[in-house]
Amino acid sequence: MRRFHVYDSRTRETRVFAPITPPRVGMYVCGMTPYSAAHVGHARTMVFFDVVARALRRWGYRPFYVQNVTNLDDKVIARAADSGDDPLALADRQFRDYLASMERLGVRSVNLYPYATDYVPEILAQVRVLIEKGFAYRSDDGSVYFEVAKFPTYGSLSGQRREELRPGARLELDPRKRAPEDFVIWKAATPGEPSWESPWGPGRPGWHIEDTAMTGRLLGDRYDLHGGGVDLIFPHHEAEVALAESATGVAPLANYWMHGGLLLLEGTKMSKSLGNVAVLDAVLDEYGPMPLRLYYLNVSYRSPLEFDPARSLVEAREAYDRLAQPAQRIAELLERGGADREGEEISEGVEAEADDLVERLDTLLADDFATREAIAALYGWGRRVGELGSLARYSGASLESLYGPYEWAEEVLGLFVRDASRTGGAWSEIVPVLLEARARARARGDFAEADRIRDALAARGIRVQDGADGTRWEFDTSG
RNA sequence: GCCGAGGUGGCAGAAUGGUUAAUGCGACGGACUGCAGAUCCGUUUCCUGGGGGUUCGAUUCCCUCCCUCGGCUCCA
Repeated sequence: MRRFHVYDSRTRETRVFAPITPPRVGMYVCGMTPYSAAHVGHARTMVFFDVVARALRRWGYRPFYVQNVTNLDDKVIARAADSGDDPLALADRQFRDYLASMERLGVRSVNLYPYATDYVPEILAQVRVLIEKGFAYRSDDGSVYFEVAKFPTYGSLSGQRREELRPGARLELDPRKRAPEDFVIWKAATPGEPSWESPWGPGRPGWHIEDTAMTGRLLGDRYDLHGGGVDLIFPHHEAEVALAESATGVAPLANYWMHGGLLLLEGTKMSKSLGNVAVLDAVLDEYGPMPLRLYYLNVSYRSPLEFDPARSLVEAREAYDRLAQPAQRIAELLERGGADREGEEISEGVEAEADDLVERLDTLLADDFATREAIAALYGWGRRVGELGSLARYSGASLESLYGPYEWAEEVLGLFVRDASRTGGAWSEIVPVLLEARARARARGDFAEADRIRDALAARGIRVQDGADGTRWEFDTSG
């Protein structure tokens, strides 16, 4: 297991990562509430934690990555009421769309996506314990609240002091609470809305307790890593700490807390409630997944990132093409000739450089997931490969060495995952035949014929490019 | 008001108590090409919010001020 460091937002310092029971790593990230389409802000967080899980696996850990699905809350209910839908069916549908988007993005590292409503027994059990221990109280209408004053270390995660909070800064005060900072853990049922029976009357779970009930069941009283966007630190994560630690008596709930910076649009947080949203699927349709991943990972994960719909991904696409170019050239040669292809060997010096670079990439990432630096190093490798000139003369073994750093990028960053749709399908049989005919035409100087073939392919969305290593083709995805 | 994260070139954004402050985008020049495109190579010496302090040396460490964003019980 490789040693690495993470910035822990609870202690506000960079710490060596030590799992409770290595090599297992219990990892929990707050997912989105599926009441409408995911936006590129959500995706930033998900791509980042995807890289964390990928890196852990590469480094010999065995992460168990849980991402919760808050499939029932006020917003889901409100949205369902608008469309005359069943709330749980709506959430289920939205969640499936979200999963499909994650699949497109290459986010496949999550082991389990539990639905909150599948954990109602655990939630009820936790509510009961909290009441028994005197941390929670029932109001007259049948709701149950957590009494923050009973938990002395409340605020330790976010650095907030109870007396400095500004109650009602954004939301209406709730008269059923003993104190404004108390929060609901069981909501009394509203007629017509989904509800469950409980000792305190029919109702449904409050938001914060869903997570602690799920993590208690799935990851234990104490686990390794909790992640999410910085906007969740307070109150949500603070509430999780209060609930879990007072219910179990075990602290800390999570040994490391990682919070990703937000994506900003026109200087403010991208959020569905504000309506300033770039929908993930639309962006994926226009630019494809790789430029988006590169765009996210090109920044330190904790910094705010400004999203400019007109520019950010246009730039990222250029940058991605430049990064991927050497990798594509090598991969295509290997595909054609296989690993056994004959040819010149690269010098031992270059081979050693490739190996050293892979080691360095791991080292860079082990410093609080410095993806930006790793990417900068990959650009450097692209220049190195470029200096070698035409790659067609090298052996399969040499090409595989040159590909090493890119293989790392595929595995850990999820970049350059070769996309069969770019050169696949029935066209992969036909195009090479046509290009061979075109090559013959060019060789005999019949450029009119050569251009006719190229134009005909272009008319079908296939871009043909002549280069030092021969002629390449791919579907034109530039829109 | 309180808590937290940020402020670096034309733009996006790294890093370090010390020679030319990474990388990318853009721009400019060149190579390659039948042409086109893509790619590659080179150049882009004038960039670290303001003010103090520590130091031989500060973008980095300390103090202070200013600005931006997030949170203060809906939020990735």
